[in-house]
Amino acid sequence: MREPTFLVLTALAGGPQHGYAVIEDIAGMTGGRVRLRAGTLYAALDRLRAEGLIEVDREEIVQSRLRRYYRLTGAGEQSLTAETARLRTQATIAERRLRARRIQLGGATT
Amino acid sequence: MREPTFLVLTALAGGPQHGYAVIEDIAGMTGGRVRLRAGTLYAALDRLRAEGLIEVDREEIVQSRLRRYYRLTGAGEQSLTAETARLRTQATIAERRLRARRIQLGGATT
DNA sequence: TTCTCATATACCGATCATCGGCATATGCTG
DNA sequence: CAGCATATGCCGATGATCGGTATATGAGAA
Repeated sequence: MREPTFLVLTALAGGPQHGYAVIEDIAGMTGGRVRLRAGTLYAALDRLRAEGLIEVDREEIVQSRLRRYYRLTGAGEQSLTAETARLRTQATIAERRLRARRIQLGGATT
Repeated sequence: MREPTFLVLTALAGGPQHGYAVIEDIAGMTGGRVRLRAGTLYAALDRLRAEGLIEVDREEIVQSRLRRYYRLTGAGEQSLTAETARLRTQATIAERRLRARRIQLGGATT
């Protein structure tokens, strides 16, 4: 799973949101580092829906503009949980090696 | 950064290794889940070298077979450190949301 | 009024990392 | 001698993401 996809699932884990709100949520979540392109977001939404990880929650018309809300499915929650565990495991392995390396090499840089 | 790339850097954080050893190391590290294809590995090695994140450490001939060892550069170490922090941060955010969600929804599944 | 920006969804071509397969070569083991 | 592990490397296909564009409305600025 790529980063944008993971972030979309994370955004929806907090509760149903419509597309544009997901973009904003992710931007906030990442301190502005990640601002998904519309193409990326809606393609991801379609794909995740086809995979059964998210589904349409409801549709609203606000100021004559459509808002389509999405929510995480059970499968989506499981998938996000597994992916999160994977991220944490890999971070831990990398940190252990980096720490060991610093002890070995000291402050030396190539 | 994609997962295979991250894992290559992690492998080299433990010390210089040649390509094939990196594949084995990553397979072990991920409990067999990730076994990089040769094409992926050598392409990644070339790319990371071009980006200055790794460099050739030395070359050996073992049983008339070439072994090219790679090592992490200072830039590579920095990059891996930053990426690891990012992973950890995102895992934390996702976990917080998943936890809050479980409290909200209880055991309900869609 | 008119322009720009934020909101909101959606499509499109281009890019590029990865996948999967193949080629090549050697040495060990059954 | 066949098959497997070791070892590097190329190649075409796939697919997620990027960047841009289109469409539409309302709000606020010029």
